[in-house]
Amino acid sequence: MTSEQTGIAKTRHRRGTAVMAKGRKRIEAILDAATAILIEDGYAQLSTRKIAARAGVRPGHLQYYFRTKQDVAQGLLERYLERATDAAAKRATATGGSTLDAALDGILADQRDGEHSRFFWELWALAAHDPAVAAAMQSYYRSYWQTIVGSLLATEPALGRPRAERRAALMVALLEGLTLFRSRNDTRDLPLPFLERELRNVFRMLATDLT
Amino acid sequence: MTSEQTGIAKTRHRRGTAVMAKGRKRIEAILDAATAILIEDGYAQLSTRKIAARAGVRPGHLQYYFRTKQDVAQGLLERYLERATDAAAKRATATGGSTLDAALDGILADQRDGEHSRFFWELWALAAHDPAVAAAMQSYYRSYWQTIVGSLLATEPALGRPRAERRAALMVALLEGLTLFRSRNDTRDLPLPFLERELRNVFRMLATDLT
DNA sequence: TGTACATCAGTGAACGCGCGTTCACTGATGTAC
DNA sequence: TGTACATCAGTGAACGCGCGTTCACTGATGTAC
Repeated sequence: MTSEQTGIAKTRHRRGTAVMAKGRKRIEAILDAATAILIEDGYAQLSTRKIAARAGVRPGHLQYYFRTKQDVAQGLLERYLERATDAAAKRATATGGSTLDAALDGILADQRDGEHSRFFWELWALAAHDPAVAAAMQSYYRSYWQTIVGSLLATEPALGRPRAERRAALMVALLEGLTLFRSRNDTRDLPLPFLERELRNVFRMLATDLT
Repeated sequence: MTSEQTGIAKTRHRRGTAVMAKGRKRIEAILDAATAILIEDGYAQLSTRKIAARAGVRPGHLQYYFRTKQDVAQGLLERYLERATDAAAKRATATGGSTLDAALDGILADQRDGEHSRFFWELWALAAHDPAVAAAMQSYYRSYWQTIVGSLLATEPALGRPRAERRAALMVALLEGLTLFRSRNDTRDLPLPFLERELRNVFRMLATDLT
């Protein structure tokens, strides 16, 4: 959420940190609640009243922190994507081996938890109808994609940037597409043995010149 | 839709074809309207009253054909997936060259139109929260996937079924993931030149033994 | 330390609205004889 | 062909509900002097 959209933000500079602590906690609690409902029940079930109840706040009080439902949605979207980007960046740097392998490990772990996938499925659907969500998603994927382009060029400069960009796009598509067949906690689709190994083979090929 | 769910169905056997024609047209019109709203505005905006208005029917009359909103949703889902499966089967058989190449052509054409992708993005999100949708999707993708497994084994028997199944799964994932970066009619993500050629290269590799 | 005041945090009732669905009803069409 | 009846198709009003948001208000906390 951009701070300008909360009632709290307009007076932020006048307040000491002690005062702000409570408000910040409330904001986090509200975004936590909204995120949980979005993941568990989907966007169609997301209502300000449910968010308020789950966050331990009265309906009327929600408007004190977020003027409209859309502000809450934007807030949770920005917070989530920001955290996801940060986590990815941390994974990419804090590793000893190949950055691409390390990134892949992290991404596959994310996919396994399920919540992450559910969140993104909601976003894909929302982005089709809401330009603001579409813009946020586009910038998220652009950064995701460019990170992979960087890794590819670092390990195999012979690829050249145009080809590395295409290969990276296919990698992102492959990973996102795979979420559809993983991590359903009820009926696991495609529990194919060695699928992950096959995926790593494909990635190795995509990271190689081959000419 | 399974016919048992419409008011019309209970008496179907008593009616001649002339009588049924009107009812069937209404049902099609209702499903058309609901599908269009789902694609244009998303599931959260889908309401019985909007469906009725778009189909040229009074709100109360909708219940004559579909008892509940859920019946409409199930009806349009089954109709859409059935048509998609039929179209894919037609493509797979009515071709001269490689079945895999022909299927790929058709799939990429579908992705370009946009509506198809939007519909599926909605379904991915819905399937996460609705077991009935999840089941329909699972059977759809299973058939999609098995068709590709068949093509792979036909052109390269050396792969063996387990490996062909893994390769086919990666192909489906890659294709579905690619929809995320194509066919947004406003801001085209990733308009990479030659991306489609690169994709075909990857498919060729995935269809080869390589050992 | 005490008082006056401003701002922050939170409450509870109320609003108008679109929703999904029901229901009693009317008109149109087909069927039996 | 005409009449009686059954079923199909369609209407319009009404219901109770959850929704997003507003508003006047109260209590809590911080700040200035």
